[in-house]
Amino acid sequence: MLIENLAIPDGLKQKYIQAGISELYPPQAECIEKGILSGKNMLVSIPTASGKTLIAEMAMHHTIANGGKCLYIVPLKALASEKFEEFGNKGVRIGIATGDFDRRDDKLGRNDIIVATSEKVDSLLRNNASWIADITLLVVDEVHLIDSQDRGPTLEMVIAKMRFRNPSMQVIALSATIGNPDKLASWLNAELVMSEWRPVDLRQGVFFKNSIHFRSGTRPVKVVSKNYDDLNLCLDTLAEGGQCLVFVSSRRNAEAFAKRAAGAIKSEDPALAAYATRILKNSETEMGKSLAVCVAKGAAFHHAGLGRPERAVVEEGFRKGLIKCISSTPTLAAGLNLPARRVIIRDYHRFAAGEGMQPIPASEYHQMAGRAGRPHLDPYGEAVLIAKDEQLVEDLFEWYIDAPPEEVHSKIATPTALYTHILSLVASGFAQSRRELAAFMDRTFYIHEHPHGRSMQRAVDAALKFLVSSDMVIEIGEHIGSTEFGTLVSKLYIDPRSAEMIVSALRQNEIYSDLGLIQVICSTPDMPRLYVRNTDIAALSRMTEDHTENLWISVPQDEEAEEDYYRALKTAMLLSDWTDELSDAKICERYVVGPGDIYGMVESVTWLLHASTELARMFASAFYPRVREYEICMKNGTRRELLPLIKLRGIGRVRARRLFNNRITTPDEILARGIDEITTILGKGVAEMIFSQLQRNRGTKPLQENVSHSLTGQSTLNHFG
DNA sequence: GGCACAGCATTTTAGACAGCATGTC
DNA sequence: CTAAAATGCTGTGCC
Repeated sequence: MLIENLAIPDGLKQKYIQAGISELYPPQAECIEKGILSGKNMLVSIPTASGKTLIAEMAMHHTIANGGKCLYIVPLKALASEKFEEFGNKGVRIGIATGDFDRRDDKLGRNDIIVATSEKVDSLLRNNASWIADITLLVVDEVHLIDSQDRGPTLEMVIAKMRFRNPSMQVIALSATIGNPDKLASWLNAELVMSEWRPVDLRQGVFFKNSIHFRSGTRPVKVVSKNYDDLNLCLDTLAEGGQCLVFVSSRRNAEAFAKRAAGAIKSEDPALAAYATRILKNSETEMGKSLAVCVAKGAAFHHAGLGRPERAVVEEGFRKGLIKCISSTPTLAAGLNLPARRVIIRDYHRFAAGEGMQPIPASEYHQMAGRAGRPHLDPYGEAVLIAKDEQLVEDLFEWYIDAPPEEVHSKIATPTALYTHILSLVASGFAQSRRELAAFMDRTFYIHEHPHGRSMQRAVDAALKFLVSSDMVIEIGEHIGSTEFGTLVSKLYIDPRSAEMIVSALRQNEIYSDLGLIQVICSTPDMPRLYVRNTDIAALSRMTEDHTENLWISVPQDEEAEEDYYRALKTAMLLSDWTDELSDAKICERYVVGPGDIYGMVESVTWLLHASTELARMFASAFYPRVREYEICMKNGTRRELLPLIKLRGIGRVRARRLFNNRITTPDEILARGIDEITTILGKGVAEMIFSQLQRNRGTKPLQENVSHSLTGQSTLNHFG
């Protein structure tokens, strides 16, 4: 089927033809035949990189040409940016909505396509974004993630909510190949398009005794290193002019492999040296140093410990072909699209808490294997597993390469998943009674899968019970409504259990303590926690003894709860070091983490501190100013004494500290010292910017924060009737 | 005394969404 | 209370 003959806007056609796309891939053609351009709902279940995005894009442009508006849901922020770029420059207006980027509501609504993460869409629904009602086409990328334990329920609820709000809206769901696509399709009332077709041939094999065994034959691999099969496999592709992606089970493994590969590759491109300096300039951590050494020689590792700048360098270097090989934890499997000719799935075991090393599911193998082969650039893609003995060769074929695709099942019917979603349904007006709640849940994939099951009802009841007992939901006769507390929790987008923990801590403690507050926040289900090592225990228990005054939670009697306690405490200590202005490098060293981990922790805790500020406003107004201050300190990584300076634009933790060390503690004192002295401290450009800012603001008195004293815990009915 | 290394014991172990209001070094 | 693999530790053998 030719692009030329399609019922899509001419502008888009031209763009495609300019880009060298003149004919549709077979699965894409099937979508057209089955009516994707005439408003039919559709589930497209095809392999990675076989043209899903293009299908969605055509449908979106078709919709826009007819006066419609599209919402494109993705699972990751990085993917949102990627799609935002991809959809841009084609004559329609694109908006992006994630926790990082967020143009104001009304502005966002002016776009033709809005790309957003599922959680962001849920949040927008909770905050009643007006433009949601205008959406006529919903695209859900990676729908199979409905099966995911932690984030699947949100995706499922968002789809159900969107369809409830906009009943005539078209839904296009894009999925990897799955075992039960018909079930998912019938839930979505959608036509099903499924195919195994790929634009680049994918050869999948198992390495054993110096050769790769494919179903169709064997390919020998030159032995360069005596001890390392993985390295030989990698160098084999490089010798052919390809690039290589190696998936391993831990960060340490990723770093170790990159070092080995770097030693063997030894590229000497000046551009690589420039990348290395870029990394070093950005982080003085051990991790940064070893990454720089690897990158300089043409290899790199990739995991969540890397900060944004490091990631950007690695991704750019690989895309440009300068970095020949990346060893990675699953970060690269699910995230960015960084294809390589050969993908080595070196470790198919991964640690799972409480279960030991577990083989990864076949779906994950396929996701990694799908990264093999760059369309138009590689003649083929290769995905290679490594077997340790002869028997495993056949086993690995059976477990992974020939494994049937896994089925997708709803994970929604557990009370813990439902607390937040039931609250949101009540708080944003989807249901005002138990009957309406049940009627809404009937629209979920779970009920579609289990029409006569009872566990949904039980889970809903359990969730309601919790919400009522914690004063977030009120039941009067037939009616169910959210309290002011409940409405706030729903809009803040935190887990009701977290809200409950924070509120009771704020009310129980007479004396405010930063450390106590973050300790509670770090114990919350919304907060990621550090692992506790054996050697940490001593320092942690000393911490507990030294700070009994300031801590808000004491060591649990229950031995099983002890590990969780220490994990939360260790995380709180890291964050406390952060607000104590310890350098990144010091923190990374002390807690054995990477810069990316610090940013992740800070990001999460800042979000929860913001929620705590709002909760303090409602329930513990005496603490409100302190919590608010601490929120700002956390965001900037500074002590309280720098607060007056940090308010200025262009002043962060480093510059503020520099001023403070020169005995300048407020904006007024900056003015008093005069521009020349500030120039000697911060440099000319910065000093000028600060002074023009201060002169602008002169006369306008800083606004007094408005603290409501009226509410001290009594929950009042808000949404009712 | 000091080093190399085998063999056994101990330790560690992936990722990433959300609020709000605009700019870090 | 799971288990692979890296790391740490001890003891032996050898110069």
